[in-house]
Parts: sequence; structure tokens; C-alpha cells
Amino acid sequence: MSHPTREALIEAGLRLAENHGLAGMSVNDVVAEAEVAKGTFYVHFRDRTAYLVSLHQWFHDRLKESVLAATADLPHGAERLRRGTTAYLDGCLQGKAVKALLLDARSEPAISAEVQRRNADFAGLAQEDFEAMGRPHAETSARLYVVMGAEAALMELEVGKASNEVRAALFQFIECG
Amino acid sequence: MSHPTREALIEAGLRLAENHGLAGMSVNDVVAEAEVAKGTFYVHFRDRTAYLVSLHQWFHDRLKESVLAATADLPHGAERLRRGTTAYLDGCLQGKAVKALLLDARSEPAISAEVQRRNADFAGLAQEDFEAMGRPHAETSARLYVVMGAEAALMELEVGKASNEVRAALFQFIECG
DNA sequence: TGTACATCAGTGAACGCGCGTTCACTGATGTAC
DNA sequence: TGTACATCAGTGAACGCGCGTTCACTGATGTAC
Repeated sequence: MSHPTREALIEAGLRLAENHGLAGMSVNDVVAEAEVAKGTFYVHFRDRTAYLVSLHQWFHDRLKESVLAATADLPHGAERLRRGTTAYLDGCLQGKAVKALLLDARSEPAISAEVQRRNADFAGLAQEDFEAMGRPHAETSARLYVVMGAEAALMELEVGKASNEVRAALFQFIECG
Repeated sequence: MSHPTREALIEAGLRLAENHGLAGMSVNDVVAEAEVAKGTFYVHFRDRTAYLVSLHQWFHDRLKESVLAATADLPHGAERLRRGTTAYLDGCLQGKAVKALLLDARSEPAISAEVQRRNADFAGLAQEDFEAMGRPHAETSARLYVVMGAEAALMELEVGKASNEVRAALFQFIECG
């Protein structure tokens, strides 16, 4: 992570993802945006796939960190789930690249395995809260909840800011039965 | 739709989508699978994009038809939503191409607009049921519910058959508050 | 019935293009003695 | 301090490749007279 040129390449990718998505992002685009020579790309990344995985990791790591920070001092349960969700949605609003990383990432064969692992990661967090609430089917519910969270993030991105309507609708799904 | 060669091209695409997804599907692949000359492709479709849109429409139309058939004689409400969902999930289990059409379609720039329109279509159906249940945020809830439905379809596809666990978890999200 | 012409799905070689990747090279910095 | 060598990020021209698309052509079928 620490090397400045490597960082410049990652940041260029995030900028490009905002406008053109992951699927259409070529190595040419990235090096042009980062203003380095094409060969430099391959000094820092084995190939295009490795680069896309790094991009996604960068995004996920930042998001998870902020969710963990927001929920660290709370006991498992509905309130913790709401707070984690809020941190997640707030984090997604930070950058428009989110849309590409949330949507494209799942269907890019190159990184779909990585994405699956990361989604399961978030689902694991939600699962603990559902279990603490005594909810049946906690594991499956958690996985379904995570995709609702992603969709909620996209909906907020559409309007460009946090939406009480979206969050209220999402939270309504938390306590059921 | 009626022309046999056009149908052969669509069917070839569905077969390819099972294994390789929409993103990596080239015109070369399609004509090879359909066993026609490359030029024939352009007799029936203006370009690759138009073809992908047709593929997705074919998939969506079949699915919607079966949802409508399953719910036609029911009043709006929770039971209708459950029946529609069941028909949706059963329909998705019919073909493995579903995975590609559900996931890839959203991030392929070529057809993302079409997909959005179609997702809103399903969300509209769910919205009427949420409204009949007197649920607040019915519109937003419906949109969130639709993506849970898609995720549920993928989960069932992973195990290759209908799953009571998945459907129970999904139905649990219907009555909340 | 026979002849001339129109229509149109189908063909496949050929095209230009942008892609991911390679590689011989440069030049700055660090290390050894 | 000066000289020789090693390291390594950075460079950009060049590569082969597969892609989407085009187009002049074929051949079967339908229509007119």
C-alpha cells in the first residue's frame, strides 16, 4: 500500500470507477488518469485482475473499518445493527465510485470470489446481531439483509445524500415476525 | 421473436450465459454456439448491445408472466406477495443462466437501463402488496424486497434446488414493524 | 408452363481497433571499498 | 573522497490477439407476365 505510485494508480482507478464502472476500465485508462507510463502499471500489479482486486479491497477495508468503529462498544442486537448500517451507508456516500464497486464487482469474473468473501464478512457481522435478537434463520437473514444494505446505498447515491425514507424502510425490515 | 435463426441465437446466448456470464460473451462465442455464420448475427440484431437487451427481455418476460399467472386471482397483501415470490424463485430455478442475467445484467452498461426498468416493474408489483398491508415506506420497501428476492434466487441456485430455509428467511422480512 | 426479376436470410473473409502484456532500456539512489 | 557496482521504479515502443462490424456475394423462394 505504502508506495506512492501504487497509491496514485489506485486513486486513479477510484476516480475512473465513478464515471465508467469497473467493467470498462482498461489499463490504458488507468495509466492515463494516473499520468504514468504503461509499463509502470506492471511494476506495481501483476496484471489487470490483481489491480481490480486491490481496488475492491481498498474500498471494502475502509468501509468495514468504519462499521467496526461505530459498533465496537455496543452489545449485539437491533440497535447495533442499526448503527452499523448507518455507518455503512454514510461510508458509501463518501465516494461515487461506490456504485461501480458495489454493482460491477459482483459480476466481474476476475474479482467475484473476492467480493463473495467480503460480502460474507459483512453478513457475519449482521448475523451476530440477528442471533442476539433471537431471530430464526439468522444466517440467511443476514445475507439477505446485506444486499438490502447495498441497494439502500445505491438509492441514496441516486439522490446524492442520506435519505430518512430509505433508512426508515431498511430499519423496518430489521424487526419482523 | 418468431424467426427460427433469431431464436437459435437467443438460445445459444442463454446456454453461454450459464457458464461464462454476460460480460465475457462475444459475438464470436454466440455464433459458434448457434452454429451460424458471423454475418448472420447482424441480420437479426443491430449490434451486440441490442442482442444483450433481447436476451434480458426474454428472461424477464418469462419470469414476469409466471409471477402474474400465480397471483392473478388473489387480493393484494402478504399472501399474494408470498405467492408471487414463490413463482419468481421457482422460475429462477429453471435455468442456470439466471445467475448471469440477475448479476451481470446490472453492471453491463449496455443494458443497465433496461434492467432498471424491469426491476422497477417487479418492485411495482410488490409495492401494491405492501400498500395493501398498510405498510409505511411501501415503495422503498418494495425496491429493497426485490433485491432480496434476487439474492434469494442466487442462494437457491447455489444449492441447485428450492430451499425452505431461504424462503422462510425471506418471508420473515415481509411482516415487520 | 416458362422466363425474368425481386427479395431476403445466410455467408465468411476482411477490416481497423484497442486491448493486455512484454522487454530492453534509463536514471536515480544506495552500498562497498 | 572517489570509483565501481547493484538495485529498482519508471519508461514507452512494440507485440500478438480477439474483438465488433462490414460487405460483396450466394442461393433459395416468391411474384409478374
